[in-house]
Amino acid sequence: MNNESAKKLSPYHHGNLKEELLQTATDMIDKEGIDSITLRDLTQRLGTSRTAVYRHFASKEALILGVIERGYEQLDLMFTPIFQESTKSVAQRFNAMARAYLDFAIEHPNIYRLLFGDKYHKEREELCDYKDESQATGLYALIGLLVEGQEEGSIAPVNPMVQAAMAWASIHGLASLLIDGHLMMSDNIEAIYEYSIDALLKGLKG
Amino acid sequence: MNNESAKKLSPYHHGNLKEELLQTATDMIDKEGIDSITLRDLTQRLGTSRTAVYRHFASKEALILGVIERGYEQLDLMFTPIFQESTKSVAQRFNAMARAYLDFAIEHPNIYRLLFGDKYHKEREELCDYKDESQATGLYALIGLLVEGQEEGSIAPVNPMVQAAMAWASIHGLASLLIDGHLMMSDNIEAIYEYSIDALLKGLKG
DNA sequence: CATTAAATGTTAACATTGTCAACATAAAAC
DNA sequence: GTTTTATGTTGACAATGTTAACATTTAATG
Repeated sequence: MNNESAKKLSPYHHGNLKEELLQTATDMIDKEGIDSITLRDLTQRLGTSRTAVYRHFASKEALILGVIERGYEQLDLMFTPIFQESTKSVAQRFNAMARAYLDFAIEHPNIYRLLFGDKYHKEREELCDYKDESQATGLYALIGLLVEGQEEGSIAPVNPMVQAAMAWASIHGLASLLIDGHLMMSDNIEAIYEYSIDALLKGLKG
Repeated sequence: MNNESAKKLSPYHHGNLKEELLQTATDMIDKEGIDSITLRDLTQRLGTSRTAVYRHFASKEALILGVIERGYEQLDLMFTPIFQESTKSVAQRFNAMARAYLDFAIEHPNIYRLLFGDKYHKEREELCDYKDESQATGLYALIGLLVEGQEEGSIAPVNPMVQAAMAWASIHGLASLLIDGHLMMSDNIEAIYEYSIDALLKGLKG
């Protein structure tokens, strides 16, 4: 049952090192932050030598880019079902998406900063690259949601990429200020959030 | 005329080291980013030994906190006159403030990240600490502007701190996504900005 | 099966960097 | 003029990412 106990007594070959490097690195970054992780610490926890990393990743940066990729996947996995709940209104789904996004940032600030900060950049499609919004995943599905809103008249007929960028920026700004400690009004976070969503929807409505 | 030429041929005492450390560090961070600056590089440019820093700052972090303090002052200096232009409408001043804020972020992305990122924290008053909004400076003056708007009826009568937080987050999010390379739609930046301001003002109006 | 090649892991060593301790020199105080 | 304080220097150290050279296990090949 337990992966740990199944491990042999440190055989020469680890067996699953790449996967465990990614997993443990993710955990460490999540808990301690991107600047605290060291390859020596990481490999020590996995019982390998410090340079074993280099058999699976070209550099520390490459490993971290792998962690980022995982992070995006996790985020996308969280978003996609929300957008597909077509029984709910556009506004409700928009709200649910924003909430989930903010919750992720608050629960995993270090991962969030890694994904949306400037230090490491994992190339991925940009908002403007979208083509078929019906099958878009993650953040790109936001565009599809806005298009749907435009069709039913609850969202103003404006370039949906511009709208998506604005909405994303708005929630991203809130998330960033919060997790980076620039908004201290702990008691008012909920009020700020609700006011933001409200203002956003008003603004998007036109 | 030229400070550089006025310097003696490396006398034992530098004369103005603390000031020049702050200035040069600011320049270096502005150009190369916070992670590129090293004390050795910094001191070498000033012609002193690597450890001279420690006669003026307790640590590298302390020096950087000094740079941050300068940054805030620079930003405040930029904002205060905008808010005091009482001939212009609240909306116009709000717009001017947002534009100046964004321009600063775009022109000095590395400084901006230093001020509003998570890595270093210079304690300063929070939005919620404001008391007399009429004499607030910098970002805090935003609250005063919103109060003024509420009094004349152009801004909805809602807790102005909540409104300020939302507005700040909105523009901060846009600035962050832009300078961190997560919004690539270079041609649409202006459109996104104008749409954001528009939606923000609509949202604030109520 | 035997041999070779590829994959994976280890140890030793290096350059970079922030920092401290000990010492040197200039300026200020008395 | 002597002492104290402020300021600057050199040498050393620990932490860290990385490379080179070597070891071992697994896979491929005949």
